Order: sequence, then C-alpha cells, then structure tokens
Amino acid sequence: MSNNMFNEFLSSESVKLTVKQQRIVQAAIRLFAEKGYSNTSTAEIAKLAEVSEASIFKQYGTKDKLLLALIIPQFKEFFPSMADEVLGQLCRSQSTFEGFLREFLKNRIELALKNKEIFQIIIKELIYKEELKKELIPYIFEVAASRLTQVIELFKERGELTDIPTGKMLKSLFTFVGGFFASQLVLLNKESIDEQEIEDAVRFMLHGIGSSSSNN
Amino acid sequence: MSNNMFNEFLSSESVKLTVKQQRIVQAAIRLFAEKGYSNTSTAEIAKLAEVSEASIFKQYGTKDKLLLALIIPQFKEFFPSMADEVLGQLCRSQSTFEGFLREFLKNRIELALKNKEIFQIIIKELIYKEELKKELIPYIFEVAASRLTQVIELFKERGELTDIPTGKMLKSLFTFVGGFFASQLVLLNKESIDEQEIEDAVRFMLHGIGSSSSNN
DNA sequence: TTATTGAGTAAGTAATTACTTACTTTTTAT
DNA sequence: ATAAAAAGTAAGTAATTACTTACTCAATAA
Repeated sequence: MSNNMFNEFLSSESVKLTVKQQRIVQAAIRLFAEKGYSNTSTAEIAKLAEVSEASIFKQYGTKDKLLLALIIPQFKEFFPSMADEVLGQLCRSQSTFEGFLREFLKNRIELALKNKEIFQIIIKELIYKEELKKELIPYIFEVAASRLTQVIELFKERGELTDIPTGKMLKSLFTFVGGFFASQLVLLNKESIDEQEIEDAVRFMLHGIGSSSSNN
Repeated sequence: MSNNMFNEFLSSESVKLTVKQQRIVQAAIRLFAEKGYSNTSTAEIAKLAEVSEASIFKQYGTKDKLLLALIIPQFKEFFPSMADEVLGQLCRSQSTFEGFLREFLKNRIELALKNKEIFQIIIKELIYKEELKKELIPYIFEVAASRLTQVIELFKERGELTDIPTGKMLKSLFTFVGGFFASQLVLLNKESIDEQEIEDAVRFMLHGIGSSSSNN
C-alpha cells in the first residue's frame, strides 16, 4: 500500500459500476465485515459475488486497493460532513451544548448504523493495519478536531463548559465516543441504539458519575 | 477453537518451559502484537525463535491454541486481580472514590504497559475473532462488574456518586476505560502514560466536561 | 463495416499456509 | 546403566493464497 494511496482515493470521482462490479463490492463488504480483511480470500469474494476472481483484479489491481476503495468513500462522508450539517445549524441557534452533543451523536450513529458493515471494517482495520493507522488517524484529527474546537470554544464562552483546555476535552470526548462506537458496533454488534443509551452517553460526557456536590 | 478451550486454559497450571519453548512464546508475542495473528505465519514464528516449525505444533497442536496460551494467563491476571488488590485496601479506608479510581487506573495501566504486547494482541483479537469475543466478553463482565458494583454502591451511599443506576455507571466507565486502553496502547502505541493523562481521565469520568453550574 | 476499447473469464502461476510423519536427541526415572 | 518418556526436527503434505496470462465477447466509434 503506497503512501499516496489515500490521497489518490480521496480525490477519485465516483464512477458508475456495472452489475458485476456492484456484486463484488457488496460481497467484499459483507465478508470483510464478518471475518476481517486478512481472513477473507479473493476467491471467497469472487464466489459470493458470482464473478471470476480475475474480475476483481481487473478493477482493483490488488486486494489492498479493493479494501481502500470500500473504506475511503465512507471516510470522506463521515468525518468532514460531521461538523458541517449538524454544526452550522445548532451552533448559532439558541440551543445548548447538551442539545448539540445529543443531535450530533444521534446523527453520527444513524449514519454509522446505516453503513454498519463498512464501519465495522474501518474500526477493525484501523486497529489492525499499521499503514491505515498512519494515514487515517492524522486525517481524523485534522478534519474532526478543527471543527469541534470551534464549537467547544463557543460554548465555553457561553459558560456551559468547564474551563479545562479544549485539547484535553477533545481527547476525552474522542476516547469516549470512539469507545462507544467500537463497543456498540463491533463488540456488541448492535442493530440499533435506542434513545436512552444516547441519553446516558450524553449525560456521562457532560457530568460524569460524580455527584455535583463533590466538584472541586 | 472449541467451546471449552477457554475453561481448559483457565484451569491449566503454569508449567516450566524449556529454553526453546520460551523462545517460541516470545517470538509469537512479538509477531502477533506487531502484525496481528492472521498476518503471522507459524513459519515466521519458528524462524524468529530459531526452532523448527514442528516444535510449535508439538507443544501447542494448532496455531489457535498457541494464541490462547499467550492470552489466557494475562487475562486471568488482569481482570480477577483487578479488584482484589486495589479494591480491598482502598474501599474500607478513609479514601474517596476519586482516590480509588486514580489508584485503580494507575495500577491497571502499569500492569498493561508491563505486558504491552500481550494487551495489544488481546485488544486486536477481541475485536477481530468472533469466537474469542463470545468467550471473553461475558467473562470480563462477570468478573469485573461484580466487584466494581460493590465499590460503586459503597461510594454511592457515602454520597460521592450520582444516583444514576450502577449498571449504567459501569457501562459508561467500561466504554471510557476500554476506549482509553485501546487508544493509548493500540492506536497510539504509547510506551508510557504520564500522571497528567491519568488525572485528566479521572476528572472526565467524575465530572465530564460540563460546567458544574449546568448540572440538572 | 471494421477497428478499438472495456468488461469479463478459464486456467493457470509460484509462493505460502497450517499442519504431519517419521525420525533423532535429550532428559528423566528406576 | 538403561529403559521410557519427552523434546526437538528435517522434510514433507495438500490446500490455499494473491495475482497473471491469454483469451472471448459485446458495445461503441470511425
């Protein structure tokens, strides 16, 4: 996997796929999510898609590039659009950070559940493959952190958030939200996440488990 | 991997290993942690350990059993002893839940860093292999949750914790602590975790990021 | 019409996979 | 000292791996 693979895919246009190419994509997503990239052979993908193995390599060249072709589009959608939709609307309005956080989580969970298999692949391979880690983690921080920083600082000024440094807040939130997605989607393999679960998560992120009187 | 594999290993006594067997164990740990179980061949392990491949299979029978033989002992140490050491001392003493949480985290982090490679393997394979998930996750909850429940309820009575249900607290704590270990040990591959990082984590778990005045 | 291009594939390829067999060497027990 | 058991290995095995080659067929462009 070359160093500029990620950028190459990031800038690629979406092309119309033939029926057989769509079957390849769907088979690969299914199998990668279920058994993991390393435990899925191209022969298996071809069999499930009912195409010849060579068709896969005609299109994608290598198994690695097939993986990236599945992951990158989701990635492009999940993180950059993360802010822009929810963020703009809620930020300048009358709403609270708590409201923002709730809508933000709901919104991202909905998107992740809609493409659950791809998110399972992303989380699994992000942990498993060193090269992916090195390309995607800086990207996530750059894209996500820069926008969330603005939101956090806005609500800090409104006095709704503590005055601990924004960077530390982001780190804690990433840790919890990352843990939330990993445990719900991958470990527990949930089909849906109900309102109460989201409510509990929001409450924890805002207030923790300590009683309010014990704040120091 | 059979269903009672886990119990079989759990009840096994620790046996003295020969020099070559130790080399096998160390080579396997190194490679599994670095490249993942699926991307490591038994031939590679044998080469790094400077033994014949057959020696591995003489001892462990299958590659799967080798993996379990590495993982299970750590597992036995990490989760059950989790409570007993830190828990008993701190619980009945004068200390606060905050103090308990801090010492608890420090203690577990120290143990995890000391066996960093094995914890990387555990986290990676827990996410990757369905069979492991099904055996280990219930075990974790049973062992860890039962003891932590006691601690939480003790400090609840002392008024140091909110009155949200203990189960929900545990879930949130697991999510955050799990995310913390996964991101620090696997994603960021840290060699050490400094006091301030722990302090920030404790603060987040207790108070979140909301200002204390905005508690509802 | 015919030349070109892109989609698709059957049948390979060499390398690698987890694991075995049949054997030798070393350690331990008596 | 010697028999038995355990530790270790060289040289396999069949199956699977990612990937290639040389081809056919259908659609489009000239």
